[in-house]
Amino acid sequence: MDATMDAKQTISALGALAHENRLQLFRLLVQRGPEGLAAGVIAERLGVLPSSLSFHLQQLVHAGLITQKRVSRQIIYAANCDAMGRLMAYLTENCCAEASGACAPADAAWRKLA
Amino acid sequence: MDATMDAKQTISALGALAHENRLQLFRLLVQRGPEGLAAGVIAERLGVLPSSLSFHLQQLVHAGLITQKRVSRQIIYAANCDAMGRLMAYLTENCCAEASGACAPADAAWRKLA
DNA sequence: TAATTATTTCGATAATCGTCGAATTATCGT
DNA sequence: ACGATAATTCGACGATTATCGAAATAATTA
Repeated sequence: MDATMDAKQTISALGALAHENRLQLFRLLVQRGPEGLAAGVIAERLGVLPSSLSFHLQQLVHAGLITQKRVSRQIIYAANCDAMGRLMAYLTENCCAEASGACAPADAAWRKLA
Repeated sequence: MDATMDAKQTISALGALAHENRLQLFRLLVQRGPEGLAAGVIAERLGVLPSSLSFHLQQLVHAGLITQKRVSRQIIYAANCDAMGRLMAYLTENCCAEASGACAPADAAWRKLA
């Protein structure tokens, strides 16, 4: 159990989100909530070929940002909010000036959540 | 003046951070604060060849995450905390479940800052 | 079992990314 | 002006990424 994210995982997550289709895809799943969406529905919404979508889905799964489960014929994908939260925490703690005060307010706000 | 970040800028910023050397580099500049660091010092700290570092620096500059200014012979780079803050805001607002409540606490905390 | 639906995997291809060393630009000191 | 220092730009190369269509896998229905 790793409650915190290391640099490698962070890079993996950032890379997974750093693509037009995948960012849109992740946003879609976040909007949708825990119920998730079937791959086919996602492909249609994004206007991407199924085989291409599969590629992008795997990137997000591998980065831990989304989960997959089979339900009869379909495979349902859902956003993993915990992973996203850990990513945000890493960025806040490591990339938002703890010592100097530039990003301190944001940092302080995040700390309150823990 | 765009106080908010659109998807394209977000992808650019995410991609810029999604690399071992660049994430480390950005963290280094954030730690360093407004004073910034010269390219040569950064190259030495990261153990990267100057020409390779230049490549990575340009990615971060292009994404707006760092700034550069020439001071005599050296070029000083510094983290742009505003840009990082906008990236965090975009992610919080678009990738952290506004409607459904999964990531709502984090979202609420961020809203208070605005 | 055979046909259908939902999705992934594979193979080929084009495009982008990252690294290196050599050449180039800019600035400073003498 | 000349040599030294600091950094970037360029060109080549290998590695990774993204896309597409065809084939394969899994589950349902007739």
